Amino acid sequence: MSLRLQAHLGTLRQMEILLAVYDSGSVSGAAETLHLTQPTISMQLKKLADVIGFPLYNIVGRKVVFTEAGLEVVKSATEILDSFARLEMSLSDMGELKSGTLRLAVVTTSKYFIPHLLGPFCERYPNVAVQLNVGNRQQIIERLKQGIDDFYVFSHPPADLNTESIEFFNNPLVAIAQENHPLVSQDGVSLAELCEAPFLMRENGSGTRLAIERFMAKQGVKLNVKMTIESNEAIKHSVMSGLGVSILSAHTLAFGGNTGLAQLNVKELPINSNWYFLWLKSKRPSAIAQAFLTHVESEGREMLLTELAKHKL
Amino acid sequence: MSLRLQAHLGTLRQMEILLAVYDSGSVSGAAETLHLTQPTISMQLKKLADVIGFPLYNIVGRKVVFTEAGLEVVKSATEILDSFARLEMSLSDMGELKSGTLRLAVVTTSKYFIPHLLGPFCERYPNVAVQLNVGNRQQIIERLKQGIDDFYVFSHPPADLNTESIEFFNNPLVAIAQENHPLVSQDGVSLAELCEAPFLMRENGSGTRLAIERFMAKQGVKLNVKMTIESNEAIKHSVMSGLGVSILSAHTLAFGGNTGLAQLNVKELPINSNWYFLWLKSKRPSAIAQAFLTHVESEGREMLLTELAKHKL
DNA sequence: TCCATATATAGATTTTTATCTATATAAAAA
DNA sequence: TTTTTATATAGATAAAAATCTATATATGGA
Repeated sequence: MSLRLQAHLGTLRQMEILLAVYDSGSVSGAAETLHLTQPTISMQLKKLADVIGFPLYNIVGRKVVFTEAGLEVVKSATEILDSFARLEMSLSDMGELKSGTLRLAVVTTSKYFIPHLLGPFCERYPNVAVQLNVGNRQQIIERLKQGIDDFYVFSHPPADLNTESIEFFNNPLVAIAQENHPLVSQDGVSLAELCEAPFLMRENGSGTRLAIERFMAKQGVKLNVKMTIESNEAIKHSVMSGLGVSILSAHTLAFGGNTGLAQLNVKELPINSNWYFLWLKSKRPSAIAQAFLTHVESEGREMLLTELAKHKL
Repeated sequence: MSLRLQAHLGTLRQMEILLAVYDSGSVSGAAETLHLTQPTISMQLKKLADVIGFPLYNIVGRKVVFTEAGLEVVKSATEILDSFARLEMSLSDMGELKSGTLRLAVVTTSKYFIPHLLGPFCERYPNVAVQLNVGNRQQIIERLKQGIDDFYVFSHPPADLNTESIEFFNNPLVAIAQENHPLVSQDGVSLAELCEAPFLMRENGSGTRLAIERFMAKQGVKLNVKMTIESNEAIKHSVMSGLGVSILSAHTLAFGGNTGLAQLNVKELPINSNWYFLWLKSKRPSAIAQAFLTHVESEGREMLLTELAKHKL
């Protein structure tokens, strides 16, 4: 590490000049290609030779003959300027969205619709890689705090962080039961009836649970929680097998399959919540992130709603 | 090529600073390791970001989170500073003669003794490579003009070039004949007798021929040149087989074998000439070249004379 | 030998770089 | 909320880099 304190010999300009002399085979030739005067070249290379500690070349007759040390420096200079050239290319590709990565972190429930949003985006920007991270609300908040990703998708964004967000679209939470459950055939189900049935709840930290708890508290009722289950899929299968009823995002059913399940016609439901796209105020969005946000707000939202209509319960 | 006109983004110092931030994970941490103030770091990286065209990092909470562009620059900066580190090592090795090449160009005749000089040198500097070029006088002069090698060995250096030289040691030219040639048994051979015998001469441009011709012109006699032969070895074998007599460097016999040959006892001979080590005044000697010259002038000459005594005809 | 060509040196000047101090701002921790 | 910690910004300055013009020097060729 300490080597890096003064880890260079000469300046980049001197490297450029050296290569020009090497390429043209003469000092004045280099001066011409670089649009400089001849003494400038001589002077700069003399300075370079000083810090290198060896002469870089000799003038023999009228030709420039490089010393062994000079050739070593030429080799390094080539490597170095090549490295810059590569960097310039990578950066230019990034600017034109010809390369780069979009990083998303989404809560579990949203994994049902996010892929439908990403599909068209990837088609439009074929050279952009997408890294999708799925976790529960708590895990995604952790990533958000650490500023790892470009965007975060929540239904219930944390309030205490310095973020910006857009409301993406409605995330109705509906009550479900096994398709031949007695409540299903009922014309209208009251909240009280729902509360009597054994209820399958998401784990602590889940956004869905948060929404359900707030809603029930507001309504002044209490659910009969029988089990806590960490996944929407597992809840769906448990409901199918008659273990109990539950409340889930309608999208879980629309995009994730719903055979053997039926929605309950509860007057107070669905619970209205929303999907949000969130990002840190302090993190300036990359070009790719901006492109994605634009995509989401224009085509993305529309396409998804169309898609959703097809899968309507 | 034209890319090289302005082929760099940022300065080397900025690269160093960027890596310090990357390594320490914070701006002020980098300031500490580099013994700078914190604003210096912020400012330099801001400038770097300006020429790069993208932000290099975001501050999230208290941590520095690099952007994709920032990571690209870190990658290049690492490559570049590594390249400098390698260069520094190569140069340091050269300075300590731990690496490098000694380039010699010698005329054909000297190839008999030069290896005996190089042997001990290579032993002493085991990491120095030696490149030995053997050619006739004209070819070696050509290389000298082009400044290709560190040293040149001649018996008859060209006078018109701007060179420096040291007289290395005596190069006596002696007359030889087949061992049962009538002149061999003779007590003393006159120049006239030598001139009558069929003479095998080196080709035009040979230093040996030059010396012989000058000598004979000075003595006012003319040789009976029967054949021109381009190699000392071929002349020796021709003399052995009785084709004629010749005049050769005694070293050709001492180091190159002399079975079947005998030296003629000519009063006016040997022709006295010398071996010279030559180099271009305009070409500053490399560290290796200096070491070689020192070696030659001290041990080298002595060792060779000792060696020569062992092989005495 | 003289001329043309190529390079080096000297001295001056303009930019750019590198760095500082003082201060503002933002976020985490107490 | 206040304090502490970390970073950014502004303005100033010293050092160095980059470049020029004018001139000296060395070499090859006419």
